[in-house]
Amino acid sequence: MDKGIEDVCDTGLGLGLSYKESVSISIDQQWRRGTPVEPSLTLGLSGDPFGSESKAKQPQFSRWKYCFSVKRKKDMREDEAETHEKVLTGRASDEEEDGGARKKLRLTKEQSSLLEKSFKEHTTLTPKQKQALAKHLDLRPRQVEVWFQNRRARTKLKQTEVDCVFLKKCFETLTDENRRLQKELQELKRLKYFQPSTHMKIATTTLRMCPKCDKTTGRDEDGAGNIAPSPKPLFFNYFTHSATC
DNA sequence: CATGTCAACGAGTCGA
DNA sequence: TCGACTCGTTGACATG
Repeated sequence: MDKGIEDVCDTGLGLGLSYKESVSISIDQQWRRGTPVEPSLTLGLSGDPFGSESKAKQPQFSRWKYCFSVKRKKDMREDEAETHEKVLTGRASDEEEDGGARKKLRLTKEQSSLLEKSFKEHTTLTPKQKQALAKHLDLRPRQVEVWFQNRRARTKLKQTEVDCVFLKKCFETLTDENRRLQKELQELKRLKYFQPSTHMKIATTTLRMCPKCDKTTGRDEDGAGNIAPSPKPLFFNYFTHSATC
């Protein structure tokens, strides 16, 4: 996504929506883009440079990790495909959580589609449903739970984007309308300036004047000359001629 | 559970 | 063609 939603939503409506670039941009991505994130060149460290439990809090090492990720992928293709396959299916992920780099599970198409189908039916799961789904998909309940959490969050995010676009359109429409009405008001004021006597005599609430033929109409008077409130709307479109003529 | 973030990964681009 | 790199997606985790 090239545009942050704050760009899209610069409507002045005070929506107060903030949106980090494409949900989130990892530090290594920012680093690669030239954003001033200090890369640490602690390449001399071997194995797990920051300890198993602190790895998530050490983004400055991401570049280091990235540099090796390419090789890792390549190596994996050659001789670790089998191991990786286990990770991909999620079946080996329990054993993988022993302090190494966080493994990326990739759900199979079948797993994804079933999760999606389930999500369409209910966006939250009861413990029973979670268990059943996990068993059926050969995943851990925790994975199913996380998947649903992420899915809800991302659905909401997308909906927010849609709402934002809609509100922006509303704002533009209202701005146009406001501008048009202001213009109309100016015209009416100008008109009033040139014909003060007419307006002084007749209550403005009952006056209908056609600006084209310059006649006032629509005075609802009873027989005694009393002015009755007009049942019609006060405002008419100056530019499209009065309906009273 | 919502939210923010990290990071693995795949796909696409580009220059050598 | 290949490696380096960018970018978007998404599984996983931390926190309130």
